[in-house]
Amino acid sequence: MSMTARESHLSAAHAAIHRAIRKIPRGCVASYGEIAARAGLPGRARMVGHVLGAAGAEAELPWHRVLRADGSVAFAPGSRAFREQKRRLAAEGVPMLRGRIDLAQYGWERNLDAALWAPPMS
DNA sequence: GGCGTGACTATAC
DNA sequence: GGTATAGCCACGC
Repeated sequence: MSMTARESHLSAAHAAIHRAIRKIPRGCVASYGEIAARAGLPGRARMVGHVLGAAGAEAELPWHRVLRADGSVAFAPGSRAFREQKRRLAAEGVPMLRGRIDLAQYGWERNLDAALWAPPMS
């Protein structure tokens, strides 16, 4: 089977996105845009969503750790997918408050600030 | 090829 | 907080 240059490029981007998502540590979250950037595709946040949709909920990907840039879940509140994502996050210690995840605290490589701002007292 | 749609985002009011 | 707009791009019709 042959592939056009474009198909090959898309396939590589797809794989890069899968790799970036798999690297999100347990208990952390990352935005679609951040995943795109880490996959070498800055500005292509929509492509991350598209790839995840194509992968499906059964994929062996920590899809629940991918959020919008403001820390909210991309699915409609109350929907099956929304509840499942919230449940999976809670299961690894990531709470959702007012419909959002605190990126300053749980964001991938963005939690250093939180550690400095909220050091254990006494 | 155009056009609408969408698991997006940044900027500007 | 919200709406609008523009950029992004794969996909299906």
